[in-house]
Amino acid sequence: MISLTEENYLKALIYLSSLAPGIEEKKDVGTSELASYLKLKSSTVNEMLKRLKEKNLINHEKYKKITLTHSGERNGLKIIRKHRLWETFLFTKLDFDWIEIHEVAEQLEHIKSEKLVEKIDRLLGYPNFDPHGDPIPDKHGKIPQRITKSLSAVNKGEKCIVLAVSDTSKDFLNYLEDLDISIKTEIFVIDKIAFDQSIKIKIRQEQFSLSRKVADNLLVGDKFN
Amino acid sequence: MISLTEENYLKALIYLSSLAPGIEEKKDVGTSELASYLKLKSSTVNEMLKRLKEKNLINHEKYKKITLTHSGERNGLKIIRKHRLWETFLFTKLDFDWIEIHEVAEQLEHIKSEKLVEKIDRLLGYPNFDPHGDPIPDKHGKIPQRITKSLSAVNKGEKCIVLAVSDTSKDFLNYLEDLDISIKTEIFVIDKIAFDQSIKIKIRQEQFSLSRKVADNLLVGDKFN
DNA sequence: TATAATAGTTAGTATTGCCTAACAAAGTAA
DNA sequence: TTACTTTGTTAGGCAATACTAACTATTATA
Ligand SMILES: [Mn+2]
Ligand SMILES: [Mn+2]
Ligand SMILES: [Mn+2]
Ligand SMILES: [Mn+2]
Repeated sequence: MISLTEENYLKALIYLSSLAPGIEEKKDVGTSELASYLKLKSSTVNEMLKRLKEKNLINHEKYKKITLTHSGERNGLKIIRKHRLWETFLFTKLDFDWIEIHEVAEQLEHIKSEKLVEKIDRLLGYPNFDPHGDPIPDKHGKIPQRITKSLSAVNKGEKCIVLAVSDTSKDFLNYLEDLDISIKTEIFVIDKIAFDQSIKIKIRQEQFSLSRKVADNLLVGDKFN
Repeated sequence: MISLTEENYLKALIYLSSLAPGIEEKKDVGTSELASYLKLKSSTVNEMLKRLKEKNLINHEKYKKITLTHSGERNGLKIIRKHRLWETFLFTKLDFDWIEIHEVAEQLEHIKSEKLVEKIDRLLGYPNFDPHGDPIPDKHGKIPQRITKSLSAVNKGEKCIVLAVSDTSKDFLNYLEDLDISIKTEIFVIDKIAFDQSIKIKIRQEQFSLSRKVADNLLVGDKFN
């Protein structure tokens, strides 16, 4: 049995080694890095590493980097799958805000019931991405291809649909909420300003302009699926 | 903050003091009684009682009985409300079996989010009873009147609808599953046998007979609401 | 390469929640 | 009322998870 705390360590290890923004290929993780991400002291993490190794969830030699074993990876992906399915459920079935879902999913991801996960998955129509556009691993741990095209890459005169965000900070999500931009929002690119790389767009007949930073963090595609 | 464990103690105290079968008016609870219900040692319970008292959730004097404070009762009822709402959700929205829902709800009842509870409540149409027929406390802690009429009290020639069960043991629920009897099942009483107090019934054109014990544990009404 | 900075480990402590063993109080019955 | 039984409490321990302080290994830098 993997405890709630252990599950969070596994999830963090997957995040830091392969999911965190800017990571191309798998990267090994250190004790302090993990500690700082989990907002714990490295001594605490060090102790947990021993337990996780004992349980065959990680590989770790004294003073060396941490890697997940197959079992650790599988189990971690299960939690990520649950987290993202619950976020999707909260967003699409219960009308939670984009901003609120993460915190509740952080709790729901630890509910132990294979059947529940599968039923929620089915209820949602086996979605590939969560409301932030993050890919939902399937029950075998396979992860759909992440969306990589940002709004900055869309040409003048073209339209696209918001599929994901690459920044999920409250600040950013709140700003998007203000702009009334969400998943599935259709954006038409009116103009691209060379001077400051901002872009002029139209959403639902309304025109306004977005900074380069915002455009970079909006991931888009041709259609929603 | 009330821990998961503390929440389970509060729920158990409410159950033993007022909800357990056969309890007419509120009854005080003892340490060993609570321990045996929770399958813990009384020394363990004794320690927790100190913590609960410290947190103003129970009243307890050395060697005396335990009673819940107002706060303890309110918090306990909140957990019971969540438990029963989740059971209803699992049963009606996800097609879980009557038998499976309790175990999963035992986990879900501890999810901390007022908003989630209210959204689930709304999604379900503010139900008054869970799938076992147990009353769901409203958000203020008010408990709907429990159903008390059993199938044994239905007269020959009358029909009724199953609203609840007074025994929620796996044995009983499994047996009902076999008989294809569930919440909302319509039962017509063909005859009542004086000899062994069994009753002859008709369900969906099929006739069979039920023992007095089964009939006693099926709670019925005229209509579902 | 020597030294300073960073990263990782160990030792010792706390809290929660659980246990066993020993004991004390309360309740029951001879 | 005394003795037995049941109930409740204390003391002492243990595992999981976290902390601080002190120490060691590795890495970076002068
Ligand atoms: Mn999230
Ligand atoms: Mn979590
Ligand atoms: Mn239940
Ligand atoms: Mn519970």
